[in-house]
Amino acid sequence: MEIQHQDLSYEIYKRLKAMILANEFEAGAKLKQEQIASMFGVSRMPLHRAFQMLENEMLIESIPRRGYFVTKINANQLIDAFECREALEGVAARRAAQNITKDQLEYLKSLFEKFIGAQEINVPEYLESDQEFHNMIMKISGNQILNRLELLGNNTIRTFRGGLLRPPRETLPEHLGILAAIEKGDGELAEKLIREHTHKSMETLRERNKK
Amino acid sequence: MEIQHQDLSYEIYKRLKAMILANEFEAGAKLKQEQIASMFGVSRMPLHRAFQMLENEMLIESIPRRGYFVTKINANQLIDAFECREALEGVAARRAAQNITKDQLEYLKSLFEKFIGAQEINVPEYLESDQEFHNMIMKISGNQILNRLELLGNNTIRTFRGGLLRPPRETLPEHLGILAAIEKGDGELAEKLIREHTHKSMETLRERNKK
DNA sequence: ATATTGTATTTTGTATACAATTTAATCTAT
DNA sequence: ATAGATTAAATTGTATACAAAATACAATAT
Repeated sequence: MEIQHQDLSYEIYKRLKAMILANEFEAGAKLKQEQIASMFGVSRMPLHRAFQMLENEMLIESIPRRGYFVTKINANQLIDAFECREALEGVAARRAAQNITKDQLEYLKSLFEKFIGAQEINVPEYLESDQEFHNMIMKISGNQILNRLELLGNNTIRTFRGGLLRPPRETLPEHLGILAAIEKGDGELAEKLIREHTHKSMETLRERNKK
Repeated sequence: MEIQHQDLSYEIYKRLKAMILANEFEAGAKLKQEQIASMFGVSRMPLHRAFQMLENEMLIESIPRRGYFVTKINANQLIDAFECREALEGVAARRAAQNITKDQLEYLKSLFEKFIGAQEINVPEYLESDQEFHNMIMKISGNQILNRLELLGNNTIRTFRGGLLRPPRETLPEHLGILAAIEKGDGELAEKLIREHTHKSMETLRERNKK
């Protein structure tokens, strides 16, 4: 399993992506090629591919002959992404209910086990399980197209950088419900539940951004 | 409105995309950089961006240090894309029902007017209206993320290169029903109808590929 | 004949080089 | 001083150049 992607580009892509998601650049900041190149000790050539990967994921924007700029996170865009994700997670959950293996099911269960009946829930820990849960359902669905839509994931990450949208007390039972439906192999129900779940989170996001 | 995209890359991208969708390359064929470059009378540099755009749209695949290869159209992939599209068109139709303007509505109606009550329907003409209808609903939704998911569009194009999945007698009333729901501003119904509509087409595709 | 190794050729990935365009800095006119 | 024009510096896009890797080919051994 020796994927080396384009030798330098992929490494640069990963590093820049991490930096952008960690808000190490100002929103709208220009990524000067020469500067980034010398930062990584390479020429400008391998940057092009890295930049374009980031552009494809909507993390940066290209203005021809002007340069690449870190995209300003826009509330509407996050909502748009959530709306797409709501629908696509429905697709994913339905198929996951059909395809899931014993091991995968165990793994999903393990993500939330420690929080069940807990007096106090560690939020960052829960947040990670939450995101992993949703990502894994996408993976398990086996839909190859779904798993290429990185930009949805990025926008989700950016949303949750502000913390949970809703408290675990509210979402934990929902997660367990979805899981139960998947375990039963009831794709219809799994789809319905995950859509309601993600929809509620989206509504919370929408409310928050109204003020 | 002077978008010049990266000067040469975009032009090359468009030309190559058209060629690929017109099946002018064999499936799995390698796109040798030097060869393509001299074909367009440019160096290999502007190709990189063009290639990557095509890669993002799943029209070609990159294998590092090996090259770029025209992706073999795989039935499962088309079905996966359709499945995503079903869900996303639902999102689009729901929002379109809220956002649509008088002019946009008129335009959508005009697409199918000539086919209503017609004795004989020109299939290529109908096919074009059909695709335009679905694409416009995506646009009208105003969801910016939706409209970046080019790869779904490409896979749809490839599906319909084989002609209509279902006869106009069947799909025309469905299209008109969706349109009516949008006109009423009934997003719920529009979503339900377009999902059923696209789902039926997907099932047809699935059946066809079983044999 | 087939398989395997070593060599030559091709092709990709990256670096450097240069032209075109954009950004900044300077100068002039009101 | 401020606005507009003019020039200088910086930055991007593309071409050429070169090194590393992959493919094709030939030679040897089985």
